Amino acid sequence: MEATARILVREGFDKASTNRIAEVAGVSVGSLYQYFPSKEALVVAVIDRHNQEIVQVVRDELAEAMSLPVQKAVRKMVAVAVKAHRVNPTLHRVLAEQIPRVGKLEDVETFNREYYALFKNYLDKHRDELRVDDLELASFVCVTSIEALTHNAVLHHSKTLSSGAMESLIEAGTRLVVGYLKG
Amino acid sequence: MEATARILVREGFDKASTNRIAEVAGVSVGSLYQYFPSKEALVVAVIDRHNQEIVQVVRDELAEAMSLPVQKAVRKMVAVAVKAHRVNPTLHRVLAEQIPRVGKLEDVETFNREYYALFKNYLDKHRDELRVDDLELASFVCVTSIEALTHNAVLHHSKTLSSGAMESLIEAGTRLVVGYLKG
Amino acid sequence: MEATARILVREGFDKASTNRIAEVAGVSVGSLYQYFPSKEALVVAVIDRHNQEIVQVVRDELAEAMSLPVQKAVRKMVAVAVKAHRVNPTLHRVLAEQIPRVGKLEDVETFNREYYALFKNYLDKHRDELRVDDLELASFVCVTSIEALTHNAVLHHSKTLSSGAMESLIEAGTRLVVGYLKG
Amino acid sequence: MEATARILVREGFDKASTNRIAEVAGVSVGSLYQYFPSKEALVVAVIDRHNQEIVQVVRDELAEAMSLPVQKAVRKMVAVAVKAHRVNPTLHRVLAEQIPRVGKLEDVETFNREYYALFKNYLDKHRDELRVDDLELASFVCVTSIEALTHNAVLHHSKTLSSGAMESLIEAGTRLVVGYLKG
DNA sequence: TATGAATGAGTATTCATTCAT
DNA sequence: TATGAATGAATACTCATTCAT
Repeated sequence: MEATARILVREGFDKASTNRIAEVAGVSVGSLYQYFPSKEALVVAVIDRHNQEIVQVVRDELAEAMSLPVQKAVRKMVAVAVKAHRVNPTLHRVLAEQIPRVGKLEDVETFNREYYALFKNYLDKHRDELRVDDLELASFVCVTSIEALTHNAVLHHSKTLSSGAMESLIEAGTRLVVGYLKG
Repeated sequence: MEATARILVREGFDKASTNRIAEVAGVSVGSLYQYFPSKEALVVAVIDRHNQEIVQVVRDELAEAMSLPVQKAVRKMVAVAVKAHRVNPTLHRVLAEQIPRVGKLEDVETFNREYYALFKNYLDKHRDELRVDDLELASFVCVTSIEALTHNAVLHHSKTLSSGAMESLIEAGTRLVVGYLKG
Repeated sequence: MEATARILVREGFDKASTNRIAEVAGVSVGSLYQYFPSKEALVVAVIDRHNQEIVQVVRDELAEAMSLPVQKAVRKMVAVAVKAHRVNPTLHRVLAEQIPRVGKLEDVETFNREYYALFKNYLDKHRDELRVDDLELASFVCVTSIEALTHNAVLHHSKTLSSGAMESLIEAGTRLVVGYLKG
Repeated sequence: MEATARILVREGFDKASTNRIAEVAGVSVGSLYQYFPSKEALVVAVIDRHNQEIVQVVRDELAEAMSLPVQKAVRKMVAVAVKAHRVNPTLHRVLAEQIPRVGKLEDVETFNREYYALFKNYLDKHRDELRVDDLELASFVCVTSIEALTHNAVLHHSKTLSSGAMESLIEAGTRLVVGYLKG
């Protein structure tokens, strides 16, 4: 998995043949197939692991956010999303752009699912302070926006993004979401 | 191009070999290569055509939006984005998810670019009515959000989405963006 | 044929596809096939024409040589061979090295045949002055040597070959052959 | 390599596709590419092997010739050249005539190079007995002649060539070269 | 007579997967 | 359990040739 991730990052999906992966991993192709039934499974594992890494990194902060007032909570959640995308941006990008979502890859679990559940949970708890009634819809709107904002910012505009600009982005994202939630 | 699009939609990218495309198109592979220098070029053409179709469909409405007051303009823009994603949702999805962004496909022009320019232009014209100063950032935030919202809604939740739900989505998207811009 | 020769010289046999030839010739592939039944026939025609050009250039001089005494005759014949290889050395080289001798190309008539006949004829006429009895063999030995010498010199050592060096080569070739013939 | 050589000899270069080679070799195409990076490399290997075989066969005799007096040395060298061309005449011919000298094949090492070096070395050692001063030129003249003579004789006139005729050829070649060197 | 779009068999090469050792 | 040579279906692409216009 380590080798696969490294190749994906450094050489791209094209170069990630099973033989190359085995070579970089320092094992034989045969061994690869002893632990992963197919290349697809291996890629899925890499994706899962990447998602796990992200979750590991942000879980505590996200939990922390649950008890904060809306403004602060949202800001934290946006900040956490940025942090998540910064765990391994290049891998994240390759995973998102170069790997054809075909077969089992089609429905690969993403970080978003957990993020979404937590967010909805938060809205539920703070229902009184908010001006939204369809929590499902509201979660979808907020999580989708935050994810898209941070994804695009980190993966496609990283050159343009000083830490100051990143601060502005977090600010803007927070305003976007809070404005929506509190009306 | 028609055959390619059809295969992409019905069988997915990995079935779209040049021989299969030719077969479905009812021509020989040779003929394919008389009109497209490579498979990549063919795919690019399909993407471009899809984008053209979208632009065709929404251009007038988008132009119309330019002269509307903020609330109405944003609503129209969100509605237009939904419409755009409904032109050929399955193809749109395959294009977005299954085609590896490698080589010339990496920078394939998307509908978003034009959309973004128009949006920024609108913000510039209505600067007085808005509470944003960094138009670049504001455009990024709004366009990214609208695009993500409609993309996910149409392409991943289409089953859940009655026309009523779609109306709610437009409403929500509008509130999100207007709140941000005027909030 | 002109176009074919030009492509062979400038771009090599690899690039000499019938379409490219037609394009350079300013006609359609269809027309090509109105005058030549196959690509092979076209190449044969080019080879034949090249041989004709060579013969044209050297025929008179060769005829002239027939009446000269051995030493002078041989020198002339060597000189003529050099001249022959200089008619269009690059084409000559491509013809010799890049075109696979397959099919009808296998037995393509070369300049050598006529050269050989003339040489043998000369030997026959000057039989008395010579110390060879098998004229067939003698012709073979002389013509083969002269041809190989000039071919290699002109086509592979042309950089090393000043006109002075070429003079030396002619001198050497002459000495080689005369020595053999007169013992 | 064995399969490639066999196909070249029996069916010619244009039948020597990688798939056919693999088939004849009794392995899969994939295996072919485990040992040779490209078809070109495979052909180069076949050529090299053929050259090695030739060298193997004649090296000792050539070494032996070095210490012989001119007349005997030259005769041995001519005889050796004939022997060399008889190692695998058909393959030799296909290699020489059917394989387009393009790419890495352009400069494929031939037996001639070593032969040339040895010959020049001999001339240098026996300089006193000879009437040539430019050893470079003399070597070129002699080696080229011997090579051409034997090549043409063995590869194009093999039907005409009884062993008696071959003896005559060696005799003639020897006389040609010795006459030139001692002339 | 000229055209050139259409053809499709054929090419070299790749790579996920297997299995005897 | 690990190996890596062997596999062969599949791929993108070419090009001599044809034939309806």
